[in-house]
Amino acid sequence: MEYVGTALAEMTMPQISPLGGEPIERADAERLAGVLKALADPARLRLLSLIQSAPEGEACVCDLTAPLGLSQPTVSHHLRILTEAGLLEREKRGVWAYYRLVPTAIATIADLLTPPRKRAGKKAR
Amino acid sequence: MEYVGTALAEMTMPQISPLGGEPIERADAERLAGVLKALADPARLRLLSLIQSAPEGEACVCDLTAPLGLSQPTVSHHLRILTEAGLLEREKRGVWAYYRLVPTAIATIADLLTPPRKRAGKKAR
DNA sequence: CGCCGATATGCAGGCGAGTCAATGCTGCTG
DNA sequence: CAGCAGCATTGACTCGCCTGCATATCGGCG
Repeated sequence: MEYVGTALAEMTMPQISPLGGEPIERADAERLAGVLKALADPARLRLLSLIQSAPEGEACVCDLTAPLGLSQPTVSHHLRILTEAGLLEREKRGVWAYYRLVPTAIATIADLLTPPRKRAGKKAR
Repeated sequence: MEYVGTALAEMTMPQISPLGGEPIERADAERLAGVLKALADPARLRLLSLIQSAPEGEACVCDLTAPLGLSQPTVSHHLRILTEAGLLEREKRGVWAYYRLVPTAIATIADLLTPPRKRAGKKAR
């Protein structure tokens, strides 16, 4: 697998079935797994955490390599994966590339995992 | 790999810092990544979904191989990973092994991903 | 008691993922 | 304009993971 692309966007739009209702389709499972795979890495989790807790909610690569203890190319690589998964957005200002969290991206994933307890009326099993 | 063990249990108890607060530690990131890694697989997501939507909320291996289109050893392997991650529990009745979801396991993960319960105020911006 | 069915485990092959060094690219800056 | 700093990309290496085949284990049945 490679092109996670805007996986989250494609996932959020067509109302991918969450883990709570009927058995999910193979395609939905693969999409959800793709986004989760982007999350399921210690370095990337720390990146998200670092960026989220940064002064303006944003950070550039040069601020992230040191706390992670990883090389700059590796950090760029992880940021790319997170961005393609729809979890981060990139803004280039001058020489620096600032990354920030996509507002509700992670919350969306959390909702997909949580059984439909408050979303009544949709699919009463 | 480095067996996740009862990762979720160890994670739930010591109140692992979720993705919303301060930068998370390396150890926390690895534990959370471990559980997410167990989730980040299409076959395992479908397994969870199938078991959850089964008649009694439980299913044995023989019921799961067909819908997944995977061999029995492979399904057993995935079930093992999910169980060791703390997402499934196994009960052997006679010749069959019945698997069911650990009640609040997935919800716990969702909570760890969602910003701290202090969603009322602002978000340090 | 021996056979059969349901699972679990060992082993191996193939592929994808994480990491770094080297390199290319772009926009400041002197 | 030349040089440099910040990032992205490429290539290569290693390692972990998914999968299936073969086999071991365990419980029930005839």
